[in-house]
Amino acid sequence: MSTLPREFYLNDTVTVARNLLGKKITRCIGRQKISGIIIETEAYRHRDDPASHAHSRITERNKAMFEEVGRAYVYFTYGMHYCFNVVARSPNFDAGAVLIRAIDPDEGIEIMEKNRKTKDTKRLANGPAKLAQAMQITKEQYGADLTKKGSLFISEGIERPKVIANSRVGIRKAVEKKWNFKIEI
DNA sequence: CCCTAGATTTACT
DNA sequence: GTAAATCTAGGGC
Repeated sequence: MSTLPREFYLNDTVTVARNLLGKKITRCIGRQKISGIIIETEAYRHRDDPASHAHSRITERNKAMFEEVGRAYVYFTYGMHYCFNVVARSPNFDAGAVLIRAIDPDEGIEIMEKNRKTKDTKRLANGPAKLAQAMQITKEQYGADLTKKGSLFISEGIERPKVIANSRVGIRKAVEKKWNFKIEI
């Protein structure tokens, strides 16, 4: 299974968020392999999006959102959680990223159970911080190239069922934008 | 099922 | 100083 090409991410962030549903994320740690199908995403853009980390200006934390598309933007929040994003934007935007909010676990479920200290498969990776913990994604993956088969990459997955659009979760600004996307497997 | 409180660090005002 | 793209445990229904 080949990875998604760089051009896949060089599109409107909202479009890429929809297109990422059903794709497969793989994380390789030594000989261990963890993977899952993306089932929930959210788009965060630039000046037109008050809820985005990139809304005001470039900083040490958000700089990945301004750099090469198809790379990882990982941030730390609430004093204890990492969240994983994919840098994506149309050519006429300066910044943008897609937050991966949930996956349907595929390979390496036992490893994820260990990482998450639970055997409840439904709750293994059904939230952005849970997913990062299950897949062992931390600041070390900041800027990782997801178009190459390294320790973290994204490839074709399943046929995408009907997409459900909603307001984004956990934000107070720009609540009217329906940039949260989900599929039901 | 629903709700609320508390954890705990960073980054920006 | 304080809000933050969150989660879990504990209580109630």
